[in-house]
Amino acid sequence: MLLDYVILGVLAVRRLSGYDISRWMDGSGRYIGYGVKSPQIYRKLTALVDRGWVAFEVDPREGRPDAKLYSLTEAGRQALLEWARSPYEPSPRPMDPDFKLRFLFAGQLGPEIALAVVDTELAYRIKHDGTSADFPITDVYEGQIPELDPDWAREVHIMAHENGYAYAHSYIAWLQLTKARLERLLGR
Amino acid sequence: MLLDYVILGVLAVRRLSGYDISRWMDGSGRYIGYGVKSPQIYRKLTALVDRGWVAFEVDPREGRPDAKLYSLTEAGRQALLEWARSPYEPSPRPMDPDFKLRFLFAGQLGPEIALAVVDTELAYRIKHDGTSADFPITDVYEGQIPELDPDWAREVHIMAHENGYAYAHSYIAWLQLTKARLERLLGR
DNA sequence: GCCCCATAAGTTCCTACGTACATAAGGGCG
DNA sequence: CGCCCTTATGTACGTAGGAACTTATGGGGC
Repeated sequence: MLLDYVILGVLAVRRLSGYDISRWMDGSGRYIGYGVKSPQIYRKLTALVDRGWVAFEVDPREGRPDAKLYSLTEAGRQALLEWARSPYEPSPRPMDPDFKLRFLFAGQLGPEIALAVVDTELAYRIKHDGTSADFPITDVYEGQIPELDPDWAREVHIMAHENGYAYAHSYIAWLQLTKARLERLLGR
Repeated sequence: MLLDYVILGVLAVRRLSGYDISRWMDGSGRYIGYGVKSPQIYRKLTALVDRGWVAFEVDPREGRPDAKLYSLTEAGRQALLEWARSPYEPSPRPMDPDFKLRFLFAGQLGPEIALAVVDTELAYRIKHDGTSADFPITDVYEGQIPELDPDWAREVHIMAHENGYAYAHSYIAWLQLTKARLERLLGR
């Protein structure tokens, strides 16, 4: 479960309330392309408390409802480290949040881990770039509805994929630059 | 529900089996950043048949299990058009598949629709670019776990967001270029 | 000659997640 | 004065969707 380690990851930096985590998701976490809504965060937090990975203490607030400040337990710290060191399997879809989450919350534990994740992702992306078992639906046009002009449909499909390809390439460029930066930092 | 209109959208181009749609998702559809697995596609297809938006006929295959070829009904055609012409509300997260799906499956019905979607998305992205209610968790470091070096953590968070910002900007550039192209095409 | 894998087309089962609502206190606004 | 927004934490309910299995056939490797 990704959300487990997202929560462990943010709590590794500092103690937060459920509401804080929710705000982070809607704020800077927005660019990660991942975000669950507050109910799921509260649910997951109580589940993590039950599992003994996080603990909380009540933080009294003047006038407003008391907040619970969650923090990692020793077991939670272990679980986070174990996940960060476990092999990373890239997702077939390049825009999936898998890599960004892994890079952020495993990578923050040290440059070696960050480099390993970037390396794995880069190798996967280069290997699978363009080599998709393509199934181009616009190649055969059967005139299902009169509103759809086949030439225009093909045009739009090309434009949409242009966008996707552009992203895929700039993404690979970022991975390569980041890899180089991390290697220099580690003296390799 | 997005998947409803994704399926109506692909079926508008031509008749497909559930398996075909699934292959498209894993193939070129992969770059859209959206993809549900086959069980959900079959479930949705039967639901759409129940709602009367799509119909199927059995296509006997030599040796292999027979396929069901799905196509739009008149009601389905209407539903797709209604959706394509309804106002488009961008998602707060720029990497969400909402825009790409809308651009592809509403936009394929005509340049005016495509332009309207691009226009709305561009305005939203320019307005909300950077103006996030930021909640930077790395600003306060509380030393939850000894493995985490606060300076390094901050570095990794910056790198991860660099990636996100870079995407956001190249995305806006693509939107602007596409807008210009569509306007020229429509003689505006 | 056997086994495993890929293609093809689904079904069963479980759960993660979202929508809408509840509570409660304080502050801004019209 | 009443109304909505923010902070903060949830609950209840419904559903979208994923993992694993099923069935059937043809092809490739050993």
